[in-house]
Amino acid sequence: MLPLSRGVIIINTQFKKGVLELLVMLIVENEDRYGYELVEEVSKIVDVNEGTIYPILKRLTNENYFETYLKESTEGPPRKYYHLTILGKERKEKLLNEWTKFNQSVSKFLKERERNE
Amino acid sequence: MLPLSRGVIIINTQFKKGVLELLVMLIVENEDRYGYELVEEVSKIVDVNEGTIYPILKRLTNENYFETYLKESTEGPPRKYYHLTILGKERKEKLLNEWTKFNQSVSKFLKERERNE
DNA sequence: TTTAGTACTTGACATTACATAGTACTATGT
DNA sequence: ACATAGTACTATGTAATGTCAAGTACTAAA
Repeated sequence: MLPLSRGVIIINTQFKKGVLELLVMLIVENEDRYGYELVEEVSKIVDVNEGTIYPILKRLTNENYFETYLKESTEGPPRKYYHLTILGKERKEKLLNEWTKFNQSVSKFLKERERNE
Repeated sequence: MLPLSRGVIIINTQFKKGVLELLVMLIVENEDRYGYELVEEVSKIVDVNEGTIYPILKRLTNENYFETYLKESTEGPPRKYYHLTILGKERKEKLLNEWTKFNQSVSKFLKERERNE
């Protein structure tokens, strides 16, 4: 079990839905990553469980957004690396756009509401 | 069925999880509202379904975050108005804080990522 | 009288995060 | 040699919540 990163927020599970998938793809986009590493990276942003990230990786691989390959490690069992496919990049782009729009829309409402207080 | 508001974004269902509940409570906070009205109001912010809002209202009422009363209408069947309780206000405050933190955390990551492109 | 708009309800379904447990390998300290 | 901690992946059952679809029912206008 990974220890909880300090300063990381524990929030409503529901808020994470869909966003974790996007975060994982954005992290893998820059360079290939293995699962355990991804759990650590995402944990720096949002409090998250191992048992949450691995299923996401499996799902995105099944849907051909990721390709995988194994590499031996000196620090434990072999690591499964994830690589973002062309299809994955499209998916990432789409999700990022949708998240941005959604977020802007909600933020705009929150700001207008603040003004009326 | 309500027609879709113009300019409203259709996004990943998952992004909405939890946020709709917060939006509903924020709208009701200012003044009591009835269900159909809430569907219209939330629809201005995010594309949403009647069958999504009504169950939220029912759930929040069961959990004592809302109190309800009926009022006749000249434009159709009686309207069920929702009023935010003290408990509801606490819940709202908590959710708003969590959403804000979560959002800041994700936004920060997105901005840092942008800088490294 | 038919249609559109208003207003609420409900049940089956899909998606996704979490908890928990299990497998298995390496490195370190005793 | 053995226990322990850290690394790394897999599988399974559960909970929460949004969507779809269908249904009920009232009012007003064509």
